[in-house]
Amino acid sequence: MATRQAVRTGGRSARVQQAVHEAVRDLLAERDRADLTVPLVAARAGVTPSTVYRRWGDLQELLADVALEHMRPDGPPADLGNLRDDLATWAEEWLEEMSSPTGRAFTRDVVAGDDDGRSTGQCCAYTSSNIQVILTRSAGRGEDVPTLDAVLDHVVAPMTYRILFMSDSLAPGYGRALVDTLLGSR
Amino acid sequence: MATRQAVRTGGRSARVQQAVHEAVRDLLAERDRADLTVPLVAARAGVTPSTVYRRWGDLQELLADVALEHMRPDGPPADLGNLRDDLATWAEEWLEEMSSPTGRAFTRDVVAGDDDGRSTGQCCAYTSSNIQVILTRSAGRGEDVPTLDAVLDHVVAPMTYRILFMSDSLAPGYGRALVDTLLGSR
DNA sequence: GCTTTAAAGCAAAGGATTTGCGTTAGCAAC
DNA sequence: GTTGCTAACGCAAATCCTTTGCTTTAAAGC
Repeated sequence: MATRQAVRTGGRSARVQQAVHEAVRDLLAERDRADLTVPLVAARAGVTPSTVYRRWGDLQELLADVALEHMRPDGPPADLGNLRDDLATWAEEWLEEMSSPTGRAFTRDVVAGDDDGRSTGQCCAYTSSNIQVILTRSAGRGEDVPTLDAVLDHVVAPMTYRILFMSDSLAPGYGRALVDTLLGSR
Repeated sequence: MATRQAVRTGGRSARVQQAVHEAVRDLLAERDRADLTVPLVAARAGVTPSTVYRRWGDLQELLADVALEHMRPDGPPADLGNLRDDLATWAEEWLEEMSSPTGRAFTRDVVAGDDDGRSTGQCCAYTSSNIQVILTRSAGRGEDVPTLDAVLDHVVAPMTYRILFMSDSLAPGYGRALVDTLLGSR
């Protein structure tokens, strides 16, 4: 009797999730985000609105879910042979993606649709995982390596803060400058 | 003929704004934020919902507006006679306010209800203004003073990032530690 | 005062959201 | 592969939120 019922992850559920995510991506590409609604997304996905409401709760949480999808690392960060270049290159690429209007909107969606700290936590975990790869690799070379927290505090946090709160104050080279400050700019 | 019509700032408009803000504050104190709605707020404020919709657009923007109200500086930061203590004290107080569940919710509201960068910009302006007071005062004493940007990048940004993305990783003393790192911790 | 008109009220129309119930189709055990 | 169980979906009615056209009220300037 006490066989705990498994959450269904494959088959129809997976197809619905995929169709809904794709519908959101398509609609975001062709319409203004302000006139996106759950019924609209559902219709595009070939699904009833109530399905979306029951699975995601509301539009914000759905958007947060889709945004997280875009942020998932698609491969290990580039290896340029030394810590400084690895970090700086990663930071510049991250900044390039995240500071575009689309990127900023994703970050906002993750924060806005964050019921219990799950989506922001996952977002941070993706970032941390990339950085940790760089740090571990560097330590393997025998370099002096900052802590993950130091990189989060002094590279990721400033970039994120400026994207969210000072969106017009972002110049190219900012990511590299932050890395130089962290590592000592000699 | 070309007398540009003034926006109405006093009288009834002011009373409505005050009543609506107060209604939001009261309701946030006694109910879960998830079941806050515009009609509910309007009823409490003794106003029709359409008035709220026309002035604020939607609930998110109204919440952002109320959150900003809470963030407005209520006085100049404390003067302890030296830059390090002034900054550290300010940072610790700011962190104490902002890292509470209520404080975090306000920060989220400001980001979520940010149509055009106005509310996040204002939020950042309040913070910057406080910091600038500290820096200017310190420069007047002849101390060596970091730039406003450096304080935003290495003190405010890390605190904000952790509040939004890593809400469980905040220990007391974190604000002071960031200031020590920025100023050199001898 | 008097005029002008921004902002508020009212109410109907249009959508979004919720919810109960029947149906479909994963998953596990046999 | 067949069967039993039930999570997840579809459907539709009911509810509630949101928008909008029009009317009324009351700031602001003369």
